[in-house]
Amino acid sequence: MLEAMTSGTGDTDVRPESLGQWRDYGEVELPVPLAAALAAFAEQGYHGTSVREIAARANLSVPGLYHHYPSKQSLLQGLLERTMSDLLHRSEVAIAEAGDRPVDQFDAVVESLLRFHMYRREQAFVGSTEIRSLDDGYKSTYIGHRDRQQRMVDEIVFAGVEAGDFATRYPKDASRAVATMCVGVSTWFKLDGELDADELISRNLELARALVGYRATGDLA
Amino acid sequence: MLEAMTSGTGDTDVRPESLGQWRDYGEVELPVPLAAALAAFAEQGYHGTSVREIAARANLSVPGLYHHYPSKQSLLQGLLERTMSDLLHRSEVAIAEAGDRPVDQFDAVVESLLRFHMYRREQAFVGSTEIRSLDDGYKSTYIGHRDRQQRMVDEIVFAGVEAGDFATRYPKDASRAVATMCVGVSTWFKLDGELDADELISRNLELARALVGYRATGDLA
DNA sequence: ACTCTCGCCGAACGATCGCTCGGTCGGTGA
DNA sequence: TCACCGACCGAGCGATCGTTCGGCGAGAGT
Repeated sequence: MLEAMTSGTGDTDVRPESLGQWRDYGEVELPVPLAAALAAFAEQGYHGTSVREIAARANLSVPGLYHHYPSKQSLLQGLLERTMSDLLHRSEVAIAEAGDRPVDQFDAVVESLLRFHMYRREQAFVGSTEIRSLDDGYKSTYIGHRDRQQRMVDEIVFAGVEAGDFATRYPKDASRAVATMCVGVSTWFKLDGELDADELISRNLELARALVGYRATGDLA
Repeated sequence: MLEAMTSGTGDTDVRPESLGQWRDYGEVELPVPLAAALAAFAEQGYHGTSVREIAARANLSVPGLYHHYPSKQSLLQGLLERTMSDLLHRSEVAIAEAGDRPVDQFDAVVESLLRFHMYRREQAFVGSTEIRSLDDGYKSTYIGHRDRQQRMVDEIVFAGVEAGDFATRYPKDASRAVATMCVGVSTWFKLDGELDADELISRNLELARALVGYRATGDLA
């Protein structure tokens, strides 16, 4: 899988030392209240979490928490906004660095999606399960972000089919299945589990390729 | 593992007129209070739904609702129990009727899973999103049911690989991806959408086959 | 006629919800 | 020295939560 990770044609004007930064995931950098809300939301959901519990997890009193965030809803929105901009940014950079070939771009988004849903598991999980808890105003904005992410995958798959690299008869459905598979990782993956991140990426990349009907996978005939 | 289902030879003792009943989905048959709870849970989640709202949707007063169900939690459990036994039953029958070949059994479970997640969309959705809202006692039982469903798919994929029908290098991961893809349908599918059920089944069956590396995918559907 | 059960409800219980009022406290700048 | 500001909190607001109490009326059994 290694040769598929970085583009074969080293074109681009990007400074080499900054290449692949979209792969780096350090400790989560989140304001204490948001980190507290994240942990609680991931465990019990938005409506299952009380403001008092978030405050306690953040080592704050309830008014202390409200000093930083005006409402419980704003905690959720702040969380999802950071999550989405991080995900979108990483995906865009990954694609941009992958070069022009749809196959390479495909590997890049899929790897980026997978990494994010492993290393930012809780964020990704809350981001996909608590959409219905968002106030109407922000919900449409957020769904717009999600659609943009899906469209990034869609367009690469379409391009791959047009270029003859992907053989699937149903590009749209295959693309959705790829995204679904990646998002699904956040529902069961554990960083200290039996499967390490790189191995899982390698396997699911192969599965994703199979979904779009990529030719040069490990099968015979 | 395959012959453990029922028939040793693949057909015979099943009355032909009852064949394929696992494909039939009429109107949802649910006690009014459960149907009310289902609609509310699907829209706003368990913790986002009040007992008063469920009662109102069921055209009952709150004590009237409690006359039939002892608690809010029992509504959720009753709902998920019916959902799971329906799903498991249909899957088992579908596999049993499919005969001995792993390929046919695979098509059968996948079709059954897909149908269920389309025609029982709300049930399936609540069943996969509200696990964390279950009380500890029943939660483990329910997860056991889920695991059993996943294992049904796993074992068929393993058998298919052993028989040489499936070429995937990662049967376990492919099997999980197949299930994830089917479950994911419940998050976006609309019965009156642009894609009708049969067309969607046909497409996603092809995608599922691709995931496990099934060879002869070329036929029209 | 009487009782009993069944299906149901108005009213209200204590607990908890999201949120706010009116502060205290340790800096910082003038 | 002192006014000021940002960070924080104890206490409590009104509302809503899941749940229960005591009762009502229709119908079946005797």
